[in-house]
Amino acid sequence: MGRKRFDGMNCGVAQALEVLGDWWTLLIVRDAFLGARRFGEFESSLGIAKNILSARLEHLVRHEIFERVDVGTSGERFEYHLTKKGGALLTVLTALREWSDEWVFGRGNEPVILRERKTGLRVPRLRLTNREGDSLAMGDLRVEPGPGASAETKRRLSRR
Amino acid sequence: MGRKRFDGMNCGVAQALEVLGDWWTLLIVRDAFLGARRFGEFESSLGIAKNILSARLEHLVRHEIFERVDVGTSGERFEYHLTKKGGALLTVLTALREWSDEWVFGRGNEPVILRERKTGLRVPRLRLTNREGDSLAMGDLRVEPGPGASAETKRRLSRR
DNA sequence: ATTCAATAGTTGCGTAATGCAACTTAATAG
DNA sequence: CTATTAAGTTGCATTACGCAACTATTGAAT
Repeated sequence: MGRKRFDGMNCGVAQALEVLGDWWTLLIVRDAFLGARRFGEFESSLGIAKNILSARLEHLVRHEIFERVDVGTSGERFEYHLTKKGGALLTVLTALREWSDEWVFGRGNEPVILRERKTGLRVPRLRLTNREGDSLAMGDLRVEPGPGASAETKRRLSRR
Repeated sequence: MGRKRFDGMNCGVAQALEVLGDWWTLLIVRDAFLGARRFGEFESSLGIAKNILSARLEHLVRHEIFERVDVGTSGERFEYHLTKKGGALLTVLTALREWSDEWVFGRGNEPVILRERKTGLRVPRLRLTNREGDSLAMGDLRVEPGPGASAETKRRLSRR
């Protein structure tokens, strides 16, 4: 897609956006989590243009978020199934939804809620914690270069 | 911003994208978490065009992710400070980064790692869990309409 | 006080992506 | 074996994005 991309950027956020950053993309993935598999399901559920949907699905298949599965009985007819890599985006979607629930809709106005099937209990919010389970905010954290840090990343982080 | 937006969509993911979905936006927020405050800091750190940066900051201020603070000694000179609402995006950024760390870079190739300042220990990954702390995947969950569900949301969810 | 350079933008224009509508092709259903 | 649905593709108009050049203050140096 289009503008300057974040190609080689040595940053997890940038890399995730490389895959997910286009319009519609995360909503397509969300619909997949809610059970959509067919081209037409995504199309009618989102009201997205066919050509855009086509491009996005192709992109997501290329990045192994979806697998394109032929389910035709006497020829080809496709479904798009979330891969493990795609399924791992549940955390991302949940973080986005929970942020909106709190800061856009406001508590008590959540459009949807999640329950554990087994117990029927609501799923607790995602929290960044230490090993003891205490919540952590940015001020509690130190950011340092990891094993895959580029020279640039190291320079950036040491500059502070 | 442009195309058809997700305006009234009764969905947390869509609402979050309404605010964060544009190119650069989340990277600007990421830089803010890493300490950037001035227009020029964002500009040089990201290599973003000034007009785009200008538009994004304006958008983010309007949505109360940033506060535009005059720090001039004898006139105006601005800084962009994360609000509480903006600070709450740490979870979103973390989810994106952790997803990339695992599925794009691969474990052991993380560009950056987070440690708790106090203890120096690495911050555990975000996990969707039940109250006992057991990890939950999509299959373990039930999605149902919440208190703020629109008629459409209810219909959608019951259709399954 | 006056000049100089940096900061924080705005404006204009070309390019690239988006969205709509019409068209295409293949595959089940009846 | 015909009709309808599914799954796209193509063409065109519109809109956003990105670069580069320009502008207006501000803080620093002389």
